[in-house]
Amino acid sequence: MVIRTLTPPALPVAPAEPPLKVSFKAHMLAVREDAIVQAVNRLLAEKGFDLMTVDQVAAEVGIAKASLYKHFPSKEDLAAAAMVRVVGRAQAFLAGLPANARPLDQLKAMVRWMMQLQLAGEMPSLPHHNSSLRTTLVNNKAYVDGLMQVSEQLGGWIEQAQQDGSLNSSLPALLVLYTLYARACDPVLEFLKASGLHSDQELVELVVRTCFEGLNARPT
Amino acid sequence: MVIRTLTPPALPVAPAEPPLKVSFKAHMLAVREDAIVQAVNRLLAEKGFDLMTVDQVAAEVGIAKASLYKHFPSKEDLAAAAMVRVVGRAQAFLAGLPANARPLDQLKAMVRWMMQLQLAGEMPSLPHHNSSLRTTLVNNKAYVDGLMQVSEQLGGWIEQAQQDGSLNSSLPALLVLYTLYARACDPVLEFLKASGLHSDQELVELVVRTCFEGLNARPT
DNA sequence: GTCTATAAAGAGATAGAC
DNA sequence: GTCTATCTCTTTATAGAC
Repeated sequence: MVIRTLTPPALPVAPAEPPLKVSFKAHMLAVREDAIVQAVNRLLAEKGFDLMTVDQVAAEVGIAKASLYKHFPSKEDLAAAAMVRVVGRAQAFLAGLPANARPLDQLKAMVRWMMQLQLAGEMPSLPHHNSSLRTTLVNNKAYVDGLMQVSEQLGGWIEQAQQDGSLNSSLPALLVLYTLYARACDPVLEFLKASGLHSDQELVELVVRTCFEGLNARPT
Repeated sequence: MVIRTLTPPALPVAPAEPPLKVSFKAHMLAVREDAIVQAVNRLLAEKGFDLMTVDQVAAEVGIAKASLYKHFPSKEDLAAAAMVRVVGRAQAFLAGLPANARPLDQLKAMVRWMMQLQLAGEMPSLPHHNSSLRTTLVNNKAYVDGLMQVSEQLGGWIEQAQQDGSLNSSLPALLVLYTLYARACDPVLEFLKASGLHSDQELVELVVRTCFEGLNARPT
């Protein structure tokens, strides 16, 4: 599809930990930064970018705000780091999927994973409109590369599923991809969760069904 | 369904203009306030609540910021007024639909209308997380009542469509309703529009199809 | 009701000591 | 690298004249 410019990738996932010889100091720094990014991730999921303050991040990590700025140069870069982390988790999840499953099932598994992440309060939510944030993101190579790799993987499955007849082949592949991505921030999840009528698991299955089968009655 | 506590309403739409005898001054005030709300509506669609500033609203209307606060007590109330306006337009649209159409087609028409509003840059977007804004909205009787009436109308059509076999009757009606509402802020529209591959009309039809028919291939 | 001018508070970012 | 204290700017909201 459009996004993939090369051949389908073998999905080598970058190791989360650096090589062998790391000094104790460097290790502590990595641990500290991971704690920061984790806090940012949680706060972004809870409040969104605009309502999250750097003071809150510092308080949650338990360090001074000025110390944060020694690690990350701006609030936007904090958010970008959280997005890099999420994309990395997505890559790890994809890498752990059974390689011999049907493409359609791979796609459904990915959608389920994204929705479970949202329900667990671990899916960062960024505003669509903030342009300085967008600039920071598109300039972040780790984020762009990671997202591209995920998109290439999903795009390959989409094309395969359209060829094997399990996905509607009259839909543009890009529409399918975006429709799947949109499940990561689907407001239906939180609204329906607020109704208290369904468990998280039921919710995920219901939304997966509406996404793939639609609202119409199936012809029998 | 859950939302409807009374019998299906006859959908009397409140007239936009007050009765007959209005003083010239009151008329001018109404016109001015309508200009304000219209500007807020546009800015909310373009930037979202958090990035919209009251100064921008004042500049767009062409009056001083302090004058705005003579009409509306807070930024949240400005946004609420814009939402009331949109709900009113939705009610007017619903009232203008042919009464004898199939319930499923009524629902599709409503979804199309919401998406066209978004593509036209006239659908205000509010953050899910802002609690002071939520408080202002739920305390706004015009907004709550209007939204309730729209929901009752749609809910009635959903139940009818499930009974006549055109909507999947194994899906909770509330899930269907929220899934339709979610089309009003569907990020797929803007992302796919940015690709430049489709006209607005094609885009709307594609998303309506994925919403009702799903991504799966239909059994032939 | 509209204006100019300003208050008041919040939040991103930094200075400088240790 | 971490801290306390502070700067600076933006933004909401208001005071007070007309």
